Amino acid sequence: MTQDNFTIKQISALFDLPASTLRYYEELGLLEGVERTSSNQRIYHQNHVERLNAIQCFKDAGMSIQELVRFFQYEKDEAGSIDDILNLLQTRKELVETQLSNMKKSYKHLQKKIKFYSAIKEAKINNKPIPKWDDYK
Amino acid sequence: MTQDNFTIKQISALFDLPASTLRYYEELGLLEGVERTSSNQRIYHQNHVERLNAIQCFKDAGMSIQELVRFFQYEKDEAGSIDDILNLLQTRKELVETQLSNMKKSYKHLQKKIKFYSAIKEAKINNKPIPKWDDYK
DNA sequence: AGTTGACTTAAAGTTAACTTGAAGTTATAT
DNA sequence: ATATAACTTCAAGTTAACTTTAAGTCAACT
Repeated sequence: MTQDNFTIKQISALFDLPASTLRYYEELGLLEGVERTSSNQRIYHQNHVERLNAIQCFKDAGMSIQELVRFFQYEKDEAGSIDDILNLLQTRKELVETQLSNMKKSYKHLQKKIKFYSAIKEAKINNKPIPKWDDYK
Repeated sequence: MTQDNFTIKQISALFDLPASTLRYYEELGLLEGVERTSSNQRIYHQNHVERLNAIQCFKDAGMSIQELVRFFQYEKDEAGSIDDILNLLQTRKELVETQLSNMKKSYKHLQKKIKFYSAIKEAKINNKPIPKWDDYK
């Protein structure tokens, strides 16, 4: 029997999110069916952990909170909206593809800049001629 | 002789940024030495184009405007701050590495979700049993 | 029994990154 | 010459995503 109820503090630690954010997500409808103890404190379950993992993932993919709300609503209306879901996912997938390629480009840019400034540093130390950025582009 | 002066409109089109954003960047110090025509309109040069390319790149790498301002200031103070620059770049490089790996993870998540919902769609059309998400995780 | 600390709500506040508006000047088209 | 379009400044407004505050309840320790 794996543990299946968590306090807000545990969830907060687990996802490195302030408790206020968890309440905020709940208020927006991203976390549903959060139960309470007899003294009104929140109890989270495994399904919330999974939901939060999904949220992290989608956020990393650049989804806005609005979009997330929409997505989980679609998922609940198991009914018709599969095309809506697929549409949203497909669009997001394409966005992530461009983001990935942009980010790889900037990663290379960073690497070049680092090499360039390391070379400058070297040159200064050894009193050698200062390199030119144009040679690193 | 390659063209080397651009109106705000041209730059705006080139980078798909509203003119207001270009003025804003200038106000923040991201774009320096923007000259004016006799009638006070901005003239941009090749160096601004390059700067904006760098800005795009760094922004894709997740740098905030504040950080960009700081970076370009360091770059100007050719003097001592090479360690500061390298530090900033190195930190950013590491951040980009985790972002990249997170984003790749979410990309896979998206792909799985798409497969899953495509399968549901298929199943509905052909009146077959509805697949379970657990089989796709 | 009293204090400390973790929780609760609801509302107001914050921050980043723009964006818009108002009011004025200059440039272009008819 | 006159309308309209493109620029200018400066200040105020917007949006997303939280975050903080105030005021209260409840549980746990000493």
